[in-house]
Amino acid sequence: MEFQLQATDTTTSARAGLITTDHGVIQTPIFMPVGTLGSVKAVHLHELRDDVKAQIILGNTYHLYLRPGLDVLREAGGLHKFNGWNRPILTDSGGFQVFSLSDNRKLTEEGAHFRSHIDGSKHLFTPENVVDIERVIGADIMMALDECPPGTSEFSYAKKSLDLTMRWLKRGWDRYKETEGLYGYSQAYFPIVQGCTYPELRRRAALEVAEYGADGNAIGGLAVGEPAEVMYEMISVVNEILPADKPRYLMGVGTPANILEGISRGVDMFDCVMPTRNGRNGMLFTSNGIMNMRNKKWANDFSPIQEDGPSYVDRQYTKAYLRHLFISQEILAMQIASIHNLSFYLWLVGEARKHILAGDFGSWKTEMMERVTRRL
RNA sequence: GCUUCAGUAGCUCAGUUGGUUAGAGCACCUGACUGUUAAUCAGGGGGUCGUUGGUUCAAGCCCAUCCUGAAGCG
Repeated sequence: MEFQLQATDTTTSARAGLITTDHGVIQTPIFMPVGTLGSVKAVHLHELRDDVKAQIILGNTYHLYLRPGLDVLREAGGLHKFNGWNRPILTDSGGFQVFSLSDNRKLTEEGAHFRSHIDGSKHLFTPENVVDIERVIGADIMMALDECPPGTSEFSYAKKSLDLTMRWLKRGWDRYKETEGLYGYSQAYFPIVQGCTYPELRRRAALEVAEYGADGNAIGGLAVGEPAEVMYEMISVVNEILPADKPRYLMGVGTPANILEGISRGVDMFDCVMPTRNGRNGMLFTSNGIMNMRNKKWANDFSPIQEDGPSYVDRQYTKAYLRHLFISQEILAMQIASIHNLSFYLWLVGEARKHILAGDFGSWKTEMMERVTRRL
């Protein structure tokens, strides 16, 4: 994997670049749709490719390991072959699931002991076997196993947690270096900066992470309960240290406004369930603001979802019709909303990229921030 | 005409030996959702308990009356 930095904005820290993988080139800044179980919920491959214009999608180690399991994935020839997506894939390590499924987990030096949410069976994720699993899945970008502590964690716990994540990183990195991909293409391995909301921990983590010289670096443990301003500060602190010639990935973020703020602070990659999950629940993000499509005010609004929107669904379907589909619990409602939201997210980062390259990102971002945070 | 049964939220229905401010599901309205256990979750509005009268400290519940509907018998 290679990263080419093409431009840095003059008034902000925003960057434009190209990530080259064996499954194709990714233009940054980029948003990556989440496909936990190997599918972006409610969106067909051709829609993802031709309408949403996704360049890379996510899969999740935890979920894919439990279902369909490694035997099936190995026999399929990896996730690309299994689900038919022949562009880049990134796999999250399961670190976030260890956090979010906290009822059934136990962390030790060795790794994360947990019970399957499907059948209650016992499992152990170690930094090493997660690399092995991600090799079987065949992601172009593999994430290190980390601990993602709550945003409200005390300093003492945050430090202890970070120390563990850093020791796990060393072990995961060593396994990564002594193994290679199963399917003939290369796989990158991204370390993750933790440290909760404590600048000194974040700085230390960023310095340690930078030492590895990985193909890219991630910022985790944000947007987990802390105020947005605190998240932005942490991003700034970390990005001052992470190498400029490698892509930076802000994990799990976020709203359109979060993404614009992240880009302006030097983040290159984002992922979030919000456009798909909130879309399935009736929320639409547009360049004119946020709409709850179940609201009565759309019942007689026969204007297009978004007249100047980037996707054909924006012009093809009216607000009144989409509301009707949601109220009637028609599957099509979730499909339309998911395609729209993902198209908008990809449009947003694409526009950001254009304006970074054109040199007027700062003023464009100020205007967009006002627009995307409106409630319609 | 007679007998029996039924009538409680927009709909379908709970409602104890009579005892606080009559509930549920669905529907309706609104909100939440950030490396997906989520087509999920939470909140809100909405009632002359068919009518009128009676018994009682107290009636959705007991008694009478009328209205409406269903079934059965003539």
